[in-house]
Amino acid sequence: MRYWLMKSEPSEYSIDDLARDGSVAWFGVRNYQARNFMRDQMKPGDLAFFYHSSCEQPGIAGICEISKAAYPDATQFDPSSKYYDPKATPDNPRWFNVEVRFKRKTRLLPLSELRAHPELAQMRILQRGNRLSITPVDPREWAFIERLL
DNA sequence: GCCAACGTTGGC
DNA sequence: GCCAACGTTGGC
Repeated sequence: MRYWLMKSEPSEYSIDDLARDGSVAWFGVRNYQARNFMRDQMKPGDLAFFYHSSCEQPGIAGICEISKAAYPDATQFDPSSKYYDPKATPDNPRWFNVEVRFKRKTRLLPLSELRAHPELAQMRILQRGNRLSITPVDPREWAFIERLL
């Protein structure tokens, strides 16, 4: 079992939206590294921090669980979607998504607080220029962060 | 809104 | 296969 951190802009989809919906398809990822994590490594039962990005207070807002393994992202085939990819076909899909299920909302643990802990200095999300929307979290980092929540 | 950092594209 | 140009991300 693995641990992850998944970013979402709360103006697009927030932890409250997930709490309301129960579970959701994590569609719209258009980065190969992030796709590969979903397609090749994420398994049902894995846990993820739900991270709010590009907002007033970026940080960890909750915890969710991978509830369904990756399958082709339907939006890549939909010309009316902003995630449409003309090079993708149902026979040869390019993008995949998992589904995640709400576990719990946490206090908002701000990015600045994550940065303040030397124990977390190696986290991908804290590295300079980091832009990946899905990153693995080390089990020790996970346990450390859970105690802060 | 700014801008540094990064990924992707496409001409050669 | 190189690399400049471009678009996007995301904290501030």
